[in-house]
Amino acid sequence: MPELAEVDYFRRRWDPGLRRKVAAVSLNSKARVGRGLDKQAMTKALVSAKLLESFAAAKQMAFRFSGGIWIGVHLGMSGRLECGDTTREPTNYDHFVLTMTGGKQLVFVDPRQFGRILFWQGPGVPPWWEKIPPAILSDEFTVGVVGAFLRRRARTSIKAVLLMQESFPGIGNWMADEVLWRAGFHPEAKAGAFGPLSVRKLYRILREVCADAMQVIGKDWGDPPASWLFNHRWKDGGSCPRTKEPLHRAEVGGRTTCWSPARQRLGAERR
DNA sequence: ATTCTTGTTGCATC
DNA sequence: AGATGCAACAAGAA
Repeated sequence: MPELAEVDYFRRRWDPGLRRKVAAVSLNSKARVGRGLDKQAMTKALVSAKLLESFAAAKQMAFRFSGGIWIGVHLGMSGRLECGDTTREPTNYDHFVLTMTGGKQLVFVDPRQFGRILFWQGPGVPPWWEKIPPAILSDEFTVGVVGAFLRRRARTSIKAVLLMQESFPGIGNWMADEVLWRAGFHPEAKAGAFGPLSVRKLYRILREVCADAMQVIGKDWGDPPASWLFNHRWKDGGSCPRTKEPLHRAEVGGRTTCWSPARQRLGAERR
């Protein structure tokens, strides 16, 4: 589920733990979300550490604790962060629980376990955090960068290319479809076919969708307006909010993709 | 019962 | 070497 804005929303679910110390750590040792973790070292380091601040970038979160301790969270497909007190009813998928002083519990829940917990202790910033590419809404994300990447992935569908985190950090299935729908490009258009005008348009709409998502969803999981594709894409028999023509669904780039054939035609990307 | 899923990775192949 | 495509991971929902 979680893409750019949802990730930032979930990051803030743990805000009640800020400036509190970790009283106890509970990590389901068999859970896949902890693969590759030095669980003992992590638990040992975390106890008594104070949660100082948190960050979200792309689909990742980082929580910084005193002592140069960092916990990274990737929510995968079905992960979420919750906060509760000692009366909270546990779920079957509470893989990682930090009990803070005062009884607040910070919980990572993930039924499908495509998500992941990372741990790092040391000076500076964890390597896995540093290597996240510049945000789409940052100054470093330029038209030139987008154009170069589209040329590099020339023979791949634009839909699949938009899902590549190395260049479009935070974009997931619904955001990719939203971008292509707003921009009027067919999801199966080859990335290499995009002309200069189209690259610029794609770039502009990418930033627009990211900004809109942060505004509407990132804030408090608000429902996007009916004018977005978002609310129509999974409905059988759904229709395009702009043309009122039927939406079409098919697998593109290995993912279910929804588009409006009336306004997303192959060839429009050549300009 | 069957098929679907808002993600990533590792591997085979081109 | 670099690009490309796809199965695999797991479990709830429809």
